[in-house]
Amino acid sequence: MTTILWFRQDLRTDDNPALLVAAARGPVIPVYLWAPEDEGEWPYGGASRWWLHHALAALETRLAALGSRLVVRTGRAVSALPKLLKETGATRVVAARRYEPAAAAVEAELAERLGPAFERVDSSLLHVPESIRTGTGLPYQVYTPFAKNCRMQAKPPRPQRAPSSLEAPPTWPRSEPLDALGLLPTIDWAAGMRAAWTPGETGALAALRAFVAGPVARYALERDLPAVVGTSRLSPHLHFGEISPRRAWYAVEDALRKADNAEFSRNAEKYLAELLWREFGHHVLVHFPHTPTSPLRAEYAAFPWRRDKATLRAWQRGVTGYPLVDAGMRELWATGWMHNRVRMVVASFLVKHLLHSWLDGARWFWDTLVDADLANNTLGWQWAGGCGADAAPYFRIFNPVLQGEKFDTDGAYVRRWVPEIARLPNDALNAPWKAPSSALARAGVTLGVTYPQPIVAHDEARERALAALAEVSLAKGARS
DNA sequence: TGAAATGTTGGGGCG
DNA sequence: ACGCCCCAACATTTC
Repeated sequence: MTTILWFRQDLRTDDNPALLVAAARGPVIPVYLWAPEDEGEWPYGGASRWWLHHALAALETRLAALGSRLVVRTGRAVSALPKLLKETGATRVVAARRYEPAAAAVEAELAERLGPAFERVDSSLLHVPESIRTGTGLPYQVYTPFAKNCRMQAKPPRPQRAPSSLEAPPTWPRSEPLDALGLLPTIDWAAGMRAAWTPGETGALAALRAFVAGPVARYALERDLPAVVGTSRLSPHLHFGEISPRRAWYAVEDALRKADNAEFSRNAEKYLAELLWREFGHHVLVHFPHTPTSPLRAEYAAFPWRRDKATLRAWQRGVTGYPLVDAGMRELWATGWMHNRVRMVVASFLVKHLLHSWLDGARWFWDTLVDADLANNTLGWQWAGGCGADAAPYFRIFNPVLQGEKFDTDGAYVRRWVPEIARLPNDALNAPWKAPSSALARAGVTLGVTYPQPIVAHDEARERALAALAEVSLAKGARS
């Protein structure tokens, strides 16, 4: 009995339950459908498309090693999959479930159309989002009790290895060449991404091994240092399902057990908690599917965010005059990724210093991040905007100068991404406008010429944000 | 997974 | 020796 294995955001052979289900039944036809129309308001951005191209190429290679292929088609799932079933005589479609509203709607339509011939498995999260509930049966809106609940659940199943081979169908359906999808940029801006990343499950497993062998032992401290490779850097791999969260979870938990050391445990637990933030993001998205475009806290819906193009563009291009902010935005532009500590700083800056909507930030990240993920991106931006689940309170305003001094003490991160001020001494690096003119001259910096003056003064911007955002809380208080 | 303002404490300089 | 002041260091409160 031939089965169509519909790859979605599970572009791997390792620990892939949908693949195992399909393989257990007989011949398997692995399929990827390129259908931007199926993504609703959030079709893949440029950086994601670049990654996807290479992820699919890597998947083709992996499947070839199993004696199989990847059939690539363009077209919406509701028409393409029934057509493929007819064409191949396959009797079933198996797929790993996705949790974005548009993707879930597509699956619901398919379930109606194909009935029991369409089978979904949950394999991209540690826990099924619907299975985590508060005592009163409601979804969580705060991380800590959510994470506690997750830890009390039965442990997720251990990861399963890929089969050594897949049975091929009697005849292969037509496949489009990967290049025909047009995922790669027409002008090559991806050099920085190629240098920074190895898309595909081999690259994902290598990244996990490297993380568990080194940085995880110092994670609590070093995950906050943007100049240090102190994080797992698994986010794009997890987003595209090149590695399963269970593989990552158990690699770290097993290392923790084996080390049998309180200090190692403390660090490793911090990482497990981060994996649960990913779970939390998906939980919130499933239960509050309007949040990608609307604030979870409704009192923020009417906030008069600023709309001027100039300051938004300065933020996007990394020319705000605040070195840590500019470094982050340029790292994002060059590599498709930004260190998480710096994501918080640039997000706070956009929303609070510049008073631009968190949604403007979310859209920019969507287009530029290789790990753009609707659940995580929405949670992160609503956190920064103060309008989401377990969000930062309105008065929490990051000072980009202090954040730089605290987390990039030796200036290595800022110097790497903002080379025009690299020769400034450490004590001037995060606030060039305060440096004596002699120091600026020695470093070859002319403010307003070689590096911008700050586009807003921190103190004034802070007061402005506090005054404006305090009204939101007042409005809420008055209503309740 | 803040920062700034305000309050408290205690050591040391000094008359 | 003592009281007074200054201020750094730390704690608490406020935004």
